[in-house]
Amino acid sequence: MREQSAVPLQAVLRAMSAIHCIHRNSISPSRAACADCGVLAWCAPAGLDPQEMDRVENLIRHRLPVKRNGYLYRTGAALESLHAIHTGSFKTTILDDDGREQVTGFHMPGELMGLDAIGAERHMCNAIALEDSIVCGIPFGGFERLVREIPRFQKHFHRLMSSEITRSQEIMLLLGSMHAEERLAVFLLNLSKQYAESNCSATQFSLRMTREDIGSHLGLTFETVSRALSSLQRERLIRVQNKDIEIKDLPGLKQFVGGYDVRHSRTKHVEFQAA
Amino acid sequence: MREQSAVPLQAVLRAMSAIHCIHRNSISPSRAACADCGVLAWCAPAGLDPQEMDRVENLIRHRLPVKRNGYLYRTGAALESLHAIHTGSFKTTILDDDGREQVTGFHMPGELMGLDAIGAERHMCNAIALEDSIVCGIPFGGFERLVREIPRFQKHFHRLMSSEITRSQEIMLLLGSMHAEERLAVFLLNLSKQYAESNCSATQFSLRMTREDIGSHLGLTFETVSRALSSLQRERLIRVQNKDIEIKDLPGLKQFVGGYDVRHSRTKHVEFQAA
DNA sequence: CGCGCTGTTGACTTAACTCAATAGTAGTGG
DNA sequence: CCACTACTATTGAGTTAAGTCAACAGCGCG
Repeated sequence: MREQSAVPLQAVLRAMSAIHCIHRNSISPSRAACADCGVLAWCAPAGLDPQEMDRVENLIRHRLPVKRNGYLYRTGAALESLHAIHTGSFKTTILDDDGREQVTGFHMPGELMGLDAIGAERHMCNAIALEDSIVCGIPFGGFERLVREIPRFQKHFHRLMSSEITRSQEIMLLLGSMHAEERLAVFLLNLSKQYAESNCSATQFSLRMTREDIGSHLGLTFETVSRALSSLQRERLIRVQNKDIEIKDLPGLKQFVGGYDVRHSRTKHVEFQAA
Repeated sequence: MREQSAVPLQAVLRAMSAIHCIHRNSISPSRAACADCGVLAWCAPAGLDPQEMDRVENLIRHRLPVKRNGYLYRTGAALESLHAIHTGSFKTTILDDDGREQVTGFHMPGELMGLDAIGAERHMCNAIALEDSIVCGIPFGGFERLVREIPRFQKHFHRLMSSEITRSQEIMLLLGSMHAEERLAVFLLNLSKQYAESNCSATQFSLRMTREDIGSHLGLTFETVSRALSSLQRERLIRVQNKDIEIKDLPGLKQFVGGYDVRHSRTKHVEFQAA
């Protein structure tokens, strides 16, 4: 009922994305150093000493631009560097033998990409820029050495790898047991959380990817994505206008995800007993 | 047409599972050391020197039994040890806030479980034995030290973590874009490969988990699992009798997975260009 | 031996897919 | 700057794969 006047949402979001709200400190593009960079979540294991920080900085190839729709790397390519996203966003996709393609994730500033390549030292997915973006490259050899020599760095790195596993498993749960609208709701809530962590609005943001990308990621067709979004809007949980999203009822949206019937939990298990 | 006589398959499989074909060397349960253990895939980074191997051995708590349906660990429990499966098998499940449960994986001898717990130092899933099993515990603190101090060990560990990510992503692809029968086919092919790697038959084996577990893992109901198996049998690709599976046409099964129409790949992308 | 659990199969329902028409956007080049 | 074309998104109608509910069979454990 209480609709904001028709124009502002779109305009506000346009403006927000223009100033790239992710940056806490303003950036001087000329000097390219981590200290200037608002996005050091990945390389800031809560306090390296200045000397260690220096080693990290010297390793990094700062500020590589990637154009929209450009590949940062391709499946099968040898792993040379890990990449931290500085500005912009990416999707990662896998393409299996028989041509099936799936978006495995969307990646935002501060994230480290390429972890899945470490096993085979070969990328297992494509990374494609959703918009003109800037990344920092971290040569893997040097990276591994730092991991070995700086315990705090090791811990941090292991944490990253592990949470990557956890994240995938959450997606598995989504794909395996949620309805279309729930999947969309979870997807939006995840985005919301990510934006919040980047000091952006948790309730108003603009999608960087197409409905088709979303569908591919959530295991749905793009028509179903579109319908589900419309439906969530009809239920007054969100407001959609093309790429622009406003979450109108955050608690409601969360409840919507949780509020379905449990499938079947007639499992009964025995406690762990050693020896 | 050329059916084997009705009885043998089941009997053969029974026998095979009885002698636990995984073990290349016979085991003397009294002496519990890695050298005696056929299953050191996880801890054998292709040649540690004897001294290093000693450090590993001293760390490990050998041969802990877990009863069928027993929990090895639970979601939320603090990470104390990683666990390598010595004999038996496990499923891991996640349970989200609203009670949805999903089997995230099945785990066989030689596998290292608990990697997803490293991020939060807290288990993110339940591990439940599918049959009476034996595991080895590796206290995480000591493990981290070894990882830091033995480069080959580090490499190996990173490889494991990374392939865990890759594995999850393959499941995502399965859940996101395959039909019920294809999912089952992939599932069986994966099992087949695992068994082959354990020097077991790649074409005859016995499922350790229920249809419901399989369904939960593949995002299907157990009825659909049952129907899909029957259907694959009707197409003469496999033979099913309760828990016992025979793959009658391995190439055919592989082709079956690949042989579907590609969904939509009208993507066109720009090459990566630095600077 | 009988009760539980596990698996199979059938009939019906439904959520999501497919196909198709149309509209709105954004990027390009004249 | 506008017009043109591509792409992207929405919506409807009809189809289908998988879910649900239910009956029943087999096996296995206590």
